[in-house]
Amino acid sequence: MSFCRDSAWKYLQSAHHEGDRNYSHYTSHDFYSQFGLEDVICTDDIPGTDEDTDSAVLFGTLRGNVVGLRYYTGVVNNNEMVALQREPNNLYDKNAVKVNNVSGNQVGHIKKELAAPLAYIMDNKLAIVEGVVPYGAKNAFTMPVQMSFWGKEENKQAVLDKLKVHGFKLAPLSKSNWVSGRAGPSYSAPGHAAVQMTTEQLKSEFDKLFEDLKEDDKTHEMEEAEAVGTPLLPHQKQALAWMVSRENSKELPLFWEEKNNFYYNTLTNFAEKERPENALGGILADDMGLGKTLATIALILTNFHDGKPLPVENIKRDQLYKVRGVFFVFVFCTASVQSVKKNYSEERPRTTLIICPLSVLSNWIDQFEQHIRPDVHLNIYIYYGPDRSKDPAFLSKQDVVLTTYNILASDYGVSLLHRLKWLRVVLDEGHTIRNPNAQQTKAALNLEAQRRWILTGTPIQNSLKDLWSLLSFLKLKPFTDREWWHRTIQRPVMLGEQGGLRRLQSLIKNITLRRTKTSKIKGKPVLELPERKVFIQHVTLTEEERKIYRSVKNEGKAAISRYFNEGTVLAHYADVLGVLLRLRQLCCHPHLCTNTSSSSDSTPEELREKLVNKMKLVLSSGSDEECAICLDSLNLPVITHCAHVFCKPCICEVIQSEQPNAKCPLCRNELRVEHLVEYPLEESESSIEKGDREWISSSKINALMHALIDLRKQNPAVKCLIVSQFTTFLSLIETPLKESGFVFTRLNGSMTQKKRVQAIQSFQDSHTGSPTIMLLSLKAGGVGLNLTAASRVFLMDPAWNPAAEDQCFDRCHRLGQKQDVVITKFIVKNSVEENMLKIQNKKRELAAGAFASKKLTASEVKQTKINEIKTLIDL
DNA sequence: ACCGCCGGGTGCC
DNA sequence: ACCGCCGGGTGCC
Repeated sequence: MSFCRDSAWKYLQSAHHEGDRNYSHYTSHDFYSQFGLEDVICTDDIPGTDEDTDSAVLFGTLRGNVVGLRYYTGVVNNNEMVALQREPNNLYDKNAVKVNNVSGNQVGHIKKELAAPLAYIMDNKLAIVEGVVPYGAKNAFTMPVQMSFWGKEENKQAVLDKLKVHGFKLAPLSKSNWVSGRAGPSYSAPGHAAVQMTTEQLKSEFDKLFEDLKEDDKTHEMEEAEAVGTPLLPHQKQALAWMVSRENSKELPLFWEEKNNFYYNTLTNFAEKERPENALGGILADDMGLGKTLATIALILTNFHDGKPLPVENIKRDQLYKVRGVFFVFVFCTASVQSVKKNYSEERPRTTLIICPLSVLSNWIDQFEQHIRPDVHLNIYIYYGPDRSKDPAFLSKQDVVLTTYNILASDYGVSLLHRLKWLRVVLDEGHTIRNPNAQQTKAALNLEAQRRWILTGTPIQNSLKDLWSLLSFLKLKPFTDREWWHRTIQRPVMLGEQGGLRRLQSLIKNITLRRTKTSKIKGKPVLELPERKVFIQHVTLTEEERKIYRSVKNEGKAAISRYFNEGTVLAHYADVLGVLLRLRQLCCHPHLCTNTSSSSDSTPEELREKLVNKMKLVLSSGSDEECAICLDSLNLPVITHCAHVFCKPCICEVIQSEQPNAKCPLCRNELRVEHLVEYPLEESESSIEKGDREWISSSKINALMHALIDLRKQNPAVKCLIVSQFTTFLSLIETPLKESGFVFTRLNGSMTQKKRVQAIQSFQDSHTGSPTIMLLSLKAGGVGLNLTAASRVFLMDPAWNPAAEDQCFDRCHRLGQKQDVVITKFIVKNSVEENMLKIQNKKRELAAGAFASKKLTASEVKQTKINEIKTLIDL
């Protein structure tokens, strides 16, 4: 195996965080070209954006006509679904509405009299209009179309009125005819009512969606290719067998049937002459720690070319005798090496592209090194860093190209990655593309590949909607188009129709393999993990600490109640977070709370600095702030003049689309691109740490040290993680650790890759004299971080988001952990920390009811934030 | 389109 | 006849 990684590797070693690149010197134009956004930002609106579709009710139906059939090539079947699409630039009628079949070919137009009110309704997003051709599909000039109007209740009257003005009237149709996502029977057999489910039933069904997927056909095992250096566990052999069979499948995709030399899609009634290609790939959704990476490496090597494995080269004859014991194997191998090499060409791509978050890039490299036999030759290139290759021919000669989502997204439009045809694309932590509007999602969806895989431990995080981009990436016909996904699956399921859920279930079953840590194989658990126990240890502040806490709290509470009275809480969101942050810091240590000057702003420079400080507050407070636009973690955070933080691509898109009077999505203040302030490059944190104040202890530190010394008495070899969101706090803890003679190491988000690797290796080392303690910042490192040497965790301060804590605990409670894991959470009594626990519990409940708690709208997000603030400050 | 609509040709019975 | 009626030309938006 050879790694072509010199320059990129060096860069990787010193790069610490993908968000650290500073774009502030770019103009907005540069910014857009950087991301290839010019093409993307002005894309036509897809009918049915999230808010429209989720709360949509059926207003009624209307029979209309499709005209101009003879001018277009698109054909339909009776009972086939059609899409209605506005065509505002039509030369003859600005109200034109096109009618397209399922594969997007135009069938005709809606007759102009009807197009007039439709255009108004569609342009103003008063309703989503969907069509089915009930009969007359073979007509030469016109055909009927049954339209259904879906929208928000509050828009119903406007729709009815508009239609009435033009002389149309909606026919209300009994719901059962319409809930069904299937085009056909909705009309031909209106008698049978769809079986409705309660929200409760639906929720539990949905929760089970990814469980119990162990079908008989997925228990088949397959031996890995010789080139795989690590013997696979039984469940990994199952994964390999399943993945290979998915890639080599010649079957028709789900929901397609062959009838009279045509291929019918049973959901939409669409038919085509050409055989629809099956998605050669799927979703490997095994729990973390079951070896998705290893399974994928085994897949690459085992299904290397034409269903054959990567041949083992340079292998000595006597070794071969040992391995196989038969001479002809050798002959077969060398022969196939040559044929394999010869068969590569433009049309037959050889390269697997793997895209992962930066944090697990090094994990992939390690795993390739670990799991490929050293005598096997595999070209692996790490496409990362400023000196990455710009040569498509070079990339296409690799067997594996590794890159990150950020590289993928930032190269979108100019990139090599989107010009090449890949043999296979693998998205690691594939849920990162669950937001269809995110750049990385769009970039991923535009890759060309024969085989497509998504690796993820969390296939559905919030709702059904998250699934769409995954399915779209897999190129599953006809779901690639959001309208068909929505009409055939998403809405029927949301409306509680059993047929819809059944379709969803068989779809998921068809393309997903998921085993959990507790799954069993032949009666034995897949993995046996030791227990994990969480204890909460209450800490009481000293009278002195309490005095400071109380005064800061009273001051902050007064300010916040003033904001509430003025109704400006969200406008002062950064200030509110600031108050809460100071309180949380005071729970840990009085020295954490440094005064931030709050002079009234005057010069632009001062304003800028003030904004940067506010943003730092929001970001460094570890509040796990989400961008209110994409509702995802912040990517390239920027702060507005009204002090709200968003992803730069997200807010730029808003500004672009609302030109010229863009408003802040949170407070409706005026927004300008040139007013956005970027997050500056992180200065080394030591500047704050070297506050040169004399070291003092705190109640929490005392509690920690007491526990550590106790523990050492019982067992001097036991290793601990000490976790905090405040790196300054970790620094303060260093002092008593040294005094008490503990050997410790430390892992921060801001450390270089090289230093991190060193820290992790020394901590994982089991020799006496190796560090027994690691100081860990809560969010350092991604899911790949393996700290199984630790069996005790001390969480010094609670996080807003319990998932962040759990993720942190999983870094030691994972495959390889031999002991029970004991976690201690220090919580200060009668403080903001106790209130944070309340919020954590609420969030846990919400997460448990993943499906019932559909994704929040912007205003719901606001309300949630307001409620949280009230809880936190005791209002 | 085996329609509808348009507009030119036409005009007592 | 500033009409009716006839029959040819014509046809999405």
